[in-house]
Amino acid sequence: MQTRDRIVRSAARLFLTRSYQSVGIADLCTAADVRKGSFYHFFPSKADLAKAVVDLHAGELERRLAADGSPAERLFAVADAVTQIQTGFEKRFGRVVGCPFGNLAAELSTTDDELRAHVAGVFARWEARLADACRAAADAGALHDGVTPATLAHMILAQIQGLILLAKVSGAPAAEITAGLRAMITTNVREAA
Amino acid sequence: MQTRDRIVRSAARLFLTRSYQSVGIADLCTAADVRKGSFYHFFPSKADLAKAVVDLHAGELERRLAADGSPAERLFAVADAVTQIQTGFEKRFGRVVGCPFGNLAAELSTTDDELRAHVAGVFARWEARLADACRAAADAGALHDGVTPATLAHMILAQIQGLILLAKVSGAPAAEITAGLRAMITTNVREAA
DNA sequence: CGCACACTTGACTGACCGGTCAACTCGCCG
DNA sequence: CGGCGAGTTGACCGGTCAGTCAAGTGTGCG
Repeated sequence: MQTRDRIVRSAARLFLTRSYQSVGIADLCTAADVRKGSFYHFFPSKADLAKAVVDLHAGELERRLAADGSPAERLFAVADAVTQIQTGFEKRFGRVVGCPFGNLAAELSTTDDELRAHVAGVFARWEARLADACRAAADAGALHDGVTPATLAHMILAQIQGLILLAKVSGAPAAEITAGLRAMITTNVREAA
Repeated sequence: MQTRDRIVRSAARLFLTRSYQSVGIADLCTAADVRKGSFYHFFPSKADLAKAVVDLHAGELERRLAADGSPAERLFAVADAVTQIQTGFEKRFGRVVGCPFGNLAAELSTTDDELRAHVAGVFARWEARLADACRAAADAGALHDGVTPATLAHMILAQIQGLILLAKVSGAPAAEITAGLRAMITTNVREAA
């Protein structure tokens, strides 16, 4: 069962450093040291591999999103998780390569509806988790008036995606993502963590 | 000179409804009713066409970003411009198809450095223009403390990109972009427009 | 008239695409 | 021992990809 794992991990790397469409099955197989027939023994299609890659990243994110501390701290913990993941990518690949979900969402949501829905599901769960923290913060009176927890969660997720995209296209360091994200949360939460 | 224009406009439509990589030169030529040889008479490569498409959208955005009114109004005018463009796309294509710049940035900035730089330039000019409005708002005392005009401009641009991406992947209506963007600006500016 | 040149045409190239397949290896289980 | 099935292999498929090219067409200008 390690072959399948090798394929998924190689694919995750290649999809990040290049893109889904620019990487062929042959590239994938070379990178994972696997022959084409073996690839298709584990995955019915390239799109199914992409789903597996999404699930891999989703698991990784889930693991880093362990929630504890005060409501405000829980919000900043999300920023920290994103920071860790993005600086990790920056170290491995030498530059900001984008969000694993956002990249695939932007590239494929118009051409592959199944994959679009799959990524949308990951985003929905992420946003729901954020909304929980926002609701807790609101109950603790840590939020300014006029913004509901649900819209704040949506705004934070959008900010994460936007900051990562801008850093990726401009070649900015991952630290810029961290700074922008913390600034954004700070303006919406009363106490700093 | 109308042939070239027809190619660029058809390409703009196809790149939005599908994606850059999923559209072949043959598709482009069919859509523009042009033969392949003619295409290569006007564009040395597919990537050069993409640059022309970016410039077309950039001109369109520039035109809708005409600045007047109070500093706070100028910020909300950016939100309105984005709204108009995105709802226009939604009417034409039946769904949110993403930001013309963000889509290409996400898809190609890892594989085509020239195109990446081209799109980054558009973003930089857009952000500079936003920063102008933010600085004017700061001078008028309309901004809360603790956030510099430059970082606010960056945050707004990131919010635009993130909201559009999330709407695109989740199949949400363009109105959600408008709402989120206005909410974000409202929390950072004292007076509403 | 005749040339020059912007533009058009459609056939063509070679590489690469995602995906298929029959044959093979090998360890486990009856 | 027999054989079954998970996993592997490399040759192979039709189609599509971006890009090329030689031969046109039509228009304006000297």
